[in-house]
Amino acid sequence: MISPTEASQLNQVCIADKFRLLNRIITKLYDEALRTTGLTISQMNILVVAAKYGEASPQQVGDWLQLEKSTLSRNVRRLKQNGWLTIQPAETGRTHTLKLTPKGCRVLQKGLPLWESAQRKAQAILGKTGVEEIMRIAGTIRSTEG
Amino acid sequence: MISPTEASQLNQVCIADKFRLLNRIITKLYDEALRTTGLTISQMNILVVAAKYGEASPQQVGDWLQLEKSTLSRNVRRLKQNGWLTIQPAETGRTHTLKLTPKGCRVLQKGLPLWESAQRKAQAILGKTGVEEIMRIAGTIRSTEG
DNA sequence: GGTTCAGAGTTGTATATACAACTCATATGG
DNA sequence: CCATATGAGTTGTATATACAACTCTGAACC
Repeated sequence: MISPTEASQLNQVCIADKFRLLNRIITKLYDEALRTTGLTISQMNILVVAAKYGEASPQQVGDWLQLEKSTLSRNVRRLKQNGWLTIQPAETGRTHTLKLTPKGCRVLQKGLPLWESAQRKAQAILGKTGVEEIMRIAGTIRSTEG
Repeated sequence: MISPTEASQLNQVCIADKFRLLNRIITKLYDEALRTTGLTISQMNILVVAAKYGEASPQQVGDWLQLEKSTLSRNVRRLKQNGWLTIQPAETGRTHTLKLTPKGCRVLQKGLPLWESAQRKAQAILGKTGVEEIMRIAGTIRSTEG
């Protein structure tokens, strides 16, 4: 049997529980800030990665974000429907090419100050050491592959 | 215009991007470990919170997990469909009562060692300081309300 | 050069999540 | 007591996510 006490202890130490809690809170922070643009933070991140690469394949973006290819496929579809990026079969090979449109660039610019305000709030929640740890841990993930 | 360099810098410092990346990785870790039980880590956390309270209202559970009430409503529906908990109108008031079933208790017990193995892997990814920071930050969230 | 194989992307299906609108029982106020 | 207002939970709709199965094109091999 699992007693209330045991359950409480389990709940106290579960890393996934804490991470998912904070993820909900932080995601909502950014999504609320961006609402007037029609962007979500998930979509903004994809657009920013696309802008970073200039011309990116879905695979490159998916590798960087560690997003399952089917997830990315549908996220890209929505971005395309909004006219924020284009997807074309690449000149060569089996891959495709994502490119930010001017409209996508404009929505990113509109989102920037709103992102900044959410980022400040997130920093306030996590604290200096919290932000440092998150950056450090994410760095270990992204340096061991991409 | 947003240049590739600017986009890269934005991507480097975005807290939501890092948090969501790590959330995907950690959630997958636990979900994979639990797969043979039919539980997800999200579902396990709800069952554990229900077990902690003994008899909980959806509102209590939602407050603790900071889950939107409609989200919790549907998660509870799935848990109920699996026979892991019951939901009944409370004796008094407008609220309802969630209660773990024996079957729910058994699935939790089956999940425990699998959870432990995922928890160890998560600790390895986050490191000692990472785990401490996540626990500290989550503590500030949950102490300022519930 | 034709056959086979691999792999990039899509589609089917399911869970997790949130916002908005709704229901309807119960508090509350007169 | 009745009318009204509140609020707990549900339903409608949309995005985000993943796994499995599929497609179909280009690469690899003989």
